[in-house]
Amino acid sequence: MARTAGSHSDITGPRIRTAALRLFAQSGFAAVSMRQIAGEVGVQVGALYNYTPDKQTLLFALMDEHMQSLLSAWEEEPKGDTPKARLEAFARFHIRFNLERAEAVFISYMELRNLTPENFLAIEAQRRRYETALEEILSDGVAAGAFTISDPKVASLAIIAMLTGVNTWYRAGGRLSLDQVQTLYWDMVRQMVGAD
Amino acid sequence: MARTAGSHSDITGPRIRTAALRLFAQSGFAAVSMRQIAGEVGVQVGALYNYTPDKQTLLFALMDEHMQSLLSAWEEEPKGDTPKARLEAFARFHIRFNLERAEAVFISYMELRNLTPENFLAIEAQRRRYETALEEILSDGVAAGAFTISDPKVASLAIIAMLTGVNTWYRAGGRLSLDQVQTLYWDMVRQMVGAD
DNA sequence: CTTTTATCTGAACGTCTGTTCAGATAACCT
DNA sequence: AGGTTATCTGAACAGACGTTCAGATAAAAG
Repeated sequence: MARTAGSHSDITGPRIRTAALRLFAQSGFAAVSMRQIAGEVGVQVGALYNYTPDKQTLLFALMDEHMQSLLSAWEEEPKGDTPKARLEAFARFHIRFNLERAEAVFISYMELRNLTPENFLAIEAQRRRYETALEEILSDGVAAGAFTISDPKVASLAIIAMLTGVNTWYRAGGRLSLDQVQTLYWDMVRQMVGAD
Repeated sequence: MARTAGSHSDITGPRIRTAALRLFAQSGFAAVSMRQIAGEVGVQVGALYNYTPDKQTLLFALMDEHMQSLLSAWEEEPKGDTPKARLEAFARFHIRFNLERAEAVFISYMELRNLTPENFLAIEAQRRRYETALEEILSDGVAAGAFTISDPKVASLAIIAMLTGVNTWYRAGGRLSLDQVQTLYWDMVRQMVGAD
């Protein structure tokens, strides 16, 4: 047999990425076989290699796609005009965006060690750009006398770790709504940086 | 050939656990083979099965050992007599202990999905005990009027995520000493909970 | 309608996987 | 010194792994 009815690269391509994302997040990159991914898509293994040169590149593509959409989504996010407003926007954005893409967030953090050195550097550079965006908000706030923090660099890492932690426990339909969680965390961040 | 000169279970056992810890942390549970572990110890694969019934149990043993030593180390840690003092002790303890055992911390978080359901529950229960210890400090502080936080449960998760995040960037010999990092984070936690 | 091209199958490849076990030998016990 | 036991080797098992590729066929192009 050969090409199947209704086979299209613009359909199979996304389905492969979706299946890989789900499986990698669930079981880990190394524990997922190409045959499993193919099975989820409903295709034979060999077909995957029309869409990726190898397994490792497939992983990188997922991470890269995620980091790029994170960065561009933040750039398009409406920002406040004071450091405090910008910090609130960042906190709320980070929680919402990460909860919407929990699988990609999980993978982009957990599977870094499965990247080749150059691919690792590419992802890390994007992550640093995002961290720097927060660090600049904090530095601006300190310069303007709005925040009282002694080390904006460390504070930015602390805030991001704290906000990303929501992903480990939040479940839709639980005790708290997304908006309640965002408000709770913004309150904590606000107090932490000493904003009024 | 057979038993080698100087072979002892009280030597090989710990060496297997140490090697497994290092390799699992470096490459991930699924990516590490029993032969790799054996090679690191300087022994043939079959010998490992004198020390663990299977690979999965070896992983669980490492995690369980880590969680138990975390819990008992915290119990033996000198506590303050006020909520604020106890919170400071917790923050400093958490950072120090986690940095001292970075590999075990990493594994105990990353490899949860490679555990069998019952082993997963066992580790999760220990983690929850630890989280509850912090939550109680926060609740006590709120009751005593020392802290201003609206949700101690969420705040405990936020603080732990924030403190654990130190492991992702701190390197001994870098810009900041351990003590400086502990002080920086304690300042942030203190402001976050609204302690004076 | 015919030709070209994109897409997929099915089978194969060499290698690696976790685990088992009979046999060998060092270490311990009496 | 001799017997027992704990520890390790070396080989084997069946199955899974990532990747390749010739051949088949649906879809697109002319």
